[in-house]
Amino acid sequence: MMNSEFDEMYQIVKEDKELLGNRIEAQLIRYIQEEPITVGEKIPNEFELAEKFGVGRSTIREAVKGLVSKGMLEVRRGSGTYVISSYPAEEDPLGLGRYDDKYQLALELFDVRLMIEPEIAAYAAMNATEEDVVELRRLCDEVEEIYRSGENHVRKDIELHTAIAHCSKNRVVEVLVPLIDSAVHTFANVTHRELMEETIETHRAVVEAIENHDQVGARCAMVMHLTYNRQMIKRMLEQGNSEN
Amino acid sequence: MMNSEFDEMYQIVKEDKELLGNRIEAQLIRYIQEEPITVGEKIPNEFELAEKFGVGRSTIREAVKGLVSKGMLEVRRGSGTYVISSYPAEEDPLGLGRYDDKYQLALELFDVRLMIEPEIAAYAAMNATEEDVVELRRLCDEVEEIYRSGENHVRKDIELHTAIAHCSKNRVVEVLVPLIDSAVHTFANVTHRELMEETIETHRAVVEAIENHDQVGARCAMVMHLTYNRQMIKRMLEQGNSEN
DNA sequence: TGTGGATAAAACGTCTGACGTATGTTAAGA
DNA sequence: TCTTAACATACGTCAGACGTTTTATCCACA
Repeated sequence: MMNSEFDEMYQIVKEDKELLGNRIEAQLIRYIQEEPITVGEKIPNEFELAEKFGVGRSTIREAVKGLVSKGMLEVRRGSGTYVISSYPAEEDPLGLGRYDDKYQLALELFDVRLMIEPEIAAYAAMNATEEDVVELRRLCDEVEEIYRSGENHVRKDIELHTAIAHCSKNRVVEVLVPLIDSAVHTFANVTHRELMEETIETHRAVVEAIENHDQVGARCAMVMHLTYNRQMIKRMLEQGNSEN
Repeated sequence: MMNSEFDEMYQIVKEDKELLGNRIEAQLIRYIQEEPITVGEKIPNEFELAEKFGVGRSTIREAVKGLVSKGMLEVRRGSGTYVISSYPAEEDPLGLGRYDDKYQLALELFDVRLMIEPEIAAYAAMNATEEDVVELRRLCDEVEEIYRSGENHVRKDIELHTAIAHCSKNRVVEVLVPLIDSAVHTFANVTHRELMEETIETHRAVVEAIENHDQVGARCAMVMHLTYNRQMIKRMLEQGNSEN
C-alpha cells in the first residue's frame, strides 16, 4: 500500500465520542498547515482524501464544508477545492488574515482596544455586581498562576477581558471583546517577562477600580494597561521586523 | 398527497444554476421564519424535510450544516435539530439573536456605536484623503436619494458609516463597523420621517468636518448623529413596547 | 406505589455506490 | 491557427443501509 507513512500520521482512530466529521476537519487543518498547502493551491480530491484519512467521502465533504464556512477553503465545482486562507475562522474571527502586514495590523488592533476597552472598564465600574468582582479576582489569580507556570496565558487573558466586558452589562461588547482580543492573539502574540509582570499588576489595578465603582480610575487603569502593552508590542515587533 | 399547499409554497424548481444545497438553505430559513418555528423548538427531521422540499437527505443535511455554522440551528444527535436563533449569521453577524429583549439590545448597540464611531470619525478627519471625501459625499447623496425615493436606505447608510471607518485607515474598525451597524439594522430597524431628515443633515456635518480635517468637529458631529438616533429609537421602541 | 433497568423508537451520523453536472484539457478537423 | 467536440476530472445529489446517541416507554421488582 502507498501512503503508509501518511496513514500513520493522519489515519484516525475511532474511539473518541467527538463526531468523526469534526475530527477530520481538525486533521484536515493540520494536514494543510503541515504539508503545507499554501494559499491558492488545491487540496487532493474527495476520493483521495477519503482514502487517506480512512473515512467515507461524505465525511470528507462534511469536513470540507466546515472549512469552507470558516473561510479557509473554497470549492470550485468541476475543478477542485482550494486553500484561500491559512487560518480557519476561529483563530481569525474578523477575517484579518487577508492582510499580510501583521505588524501594522497589530497596532491597529491595539488602537481599537484603546477605543473601547477603557470605556468598557468605566461601564464595568458602574455596573459590576459583587459576584462579578469575585469572578474578576479569580481570573486575575488564574492569569498570574498560568503565567508563573510558564504556560500560555493568553486564553485566560482574553477570558479576563471578556469578563470585564460582561461586567459592563452591555451584551454587545461582551461579544466584541473576545473577537478583537483573539485577533490580537493571532496577529500579535508576543510574550515577554517584563510585559507580563506589568500586565498582572495593571490587571489588578483595573479590577480594584471596578470593585470601588471608580469609573474614572477604571478607565485610566485600562488605558495604562493597553498603552503599555501597545508600546511593548510595537518595540518587539520593530525588532522582529528589522531582523528580516 | 398531503402537503400540497406546502409544496406549492416551498417546493423548489430546478432551473437555476445556484447550488441546490444553498437554495434549500434559503428555503429553510424562510420556512422557519414563516412557520414560525421559534427559538428552542425543533424542526422536522431530515427525512420529512427531504420529502417536503423534494430533495435528497444529503441536500437537507448540507443546508442544515450551513445554518448550523451560521448559528441559526443546533443539532442534538439522537434528539433532533433545534432553532437557536431567529436569524442566520449574515443578518446577525454578532450572534445577538439568542437574546429576546430586542429593545434593550438596540440601546446597547447604540451605546457601542457611541463608544467607537465618534473616535473613528476623529481618526477619519485626521487621515482621510481627497478621494475618500469624494466617496463620502457621493454616499451622502445616495442615502438621501434612496430615502426620498421611499426605498429602504439602511444598506446605504451602513455603507456610508463603513466608508467613514475606511477613512480612519484602521482596517479593524473597517471590519467592525459593518458588523455592528448591520446588527442595528436587524434589531432596531425603525424608520421615521423626522429621524431621516435629521440623519441626512448630520451625515453631511460629519463629512464636512472630515473634509476640513476637524477632528473635534467630526467627533462631535458623530456624537450628535448617534445620540439623536438613539433617543428617537428609544422613544419609538418604548411606544412599540407599551402596545404589547 | 415508586423506582430502576431493559427495551423500543426516534433522529442524527457515516458508508457505499451510482449517476448528474460543471470545468478543464486535448486532439481532431476546418 | 482557431474552433469544436470528445474525454477526463472533480464536485453535487440521490438512494438505501446500518451504526450510535438520546429519549420515551414499560415492566419487573422492591
